[in-house]
Amino acid sequence: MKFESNIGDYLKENEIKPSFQRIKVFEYLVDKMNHPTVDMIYKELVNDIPTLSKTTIYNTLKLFVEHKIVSVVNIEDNETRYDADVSNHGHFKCSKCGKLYDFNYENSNLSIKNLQNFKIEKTHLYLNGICVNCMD
Amino acid sequence: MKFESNIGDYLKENEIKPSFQRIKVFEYLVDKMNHPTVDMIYKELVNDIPTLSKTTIYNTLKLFVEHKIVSVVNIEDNETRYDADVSNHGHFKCSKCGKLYDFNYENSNLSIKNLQNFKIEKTHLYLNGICVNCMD
DNA sequence: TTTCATTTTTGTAATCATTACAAATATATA
DNA sequence: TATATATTTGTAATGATTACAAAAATGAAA
Repeated sequence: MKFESNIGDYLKENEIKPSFQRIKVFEYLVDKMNHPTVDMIYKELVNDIPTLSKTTIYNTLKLFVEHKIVSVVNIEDNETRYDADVSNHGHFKCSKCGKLYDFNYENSNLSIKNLQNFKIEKTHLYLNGICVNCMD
Repeated sequence: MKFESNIGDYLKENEIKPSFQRIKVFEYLVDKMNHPTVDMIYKELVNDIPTLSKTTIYNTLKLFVEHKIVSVVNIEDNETRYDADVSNHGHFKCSKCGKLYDFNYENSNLSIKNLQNFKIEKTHLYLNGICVNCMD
């Protein structure tokens, strides 16, 4: 956990003023590593910050995404999830237990056929199936 | 367009009773090839079928997806899109013109590192960027 | 064809995630 | 301290989707 000691500084480096709420939200993402929904973050943090508003979570995550220190995970239709790991990696969702797994893959091996001269800025690779723990 | 002449038969082959509405929805998907939203389909078809309900579009698409003759495209957070092409292919969305492009890629050489013994059932590859027509 | 059961469609209301917006609070600066 | 700016909060609005029950269509049996 490279951020653990100084999330405030990390936010500053990325031109985000480190308010108490912002630090808490980022801390949650880094500590849990669970690709949470807005609701999961809110339910947890409202224990620490009784006046917390869900709008703040939305605002904060929007800001983090704009500053590219958080990425959006849209593996399911209905729920947007968030990830403090912005390096190139994919997501696997187990249809039995519902758990989300990270995995690494080589972008260069995708060998995309028919997008000559397109400028690719973002890549999202989502897999669904059965995870090793749910296999009988 | 391999379905053009007999969408009814194609639905039957896939154990779906070919009602008028179902045929029209599938016809739309095949003819347009535009990865439409529910709203796009509804707005077009309500011209032919004045009594059409948006719930019918939702029901019909859900049925098509369950019977695997239509796939879901979730490249944008807010809008679910649908595709009558269920073969393995990816989707590119241009952030300038908003157009969706299909592309082919090789699933086999993804060389995924850390999902040993996972059963992969679905793959979604989404790219964002600038399409060739929007490049200056 | 008529009757009855089943399937499909329709319309309305409910749900749920997200956004808009303005007031309240906190922070930074002069 | 006074003032401007940024952030947070709470409520209301939006918009996609789902739930649900009534209406309509379809199919089978008599």
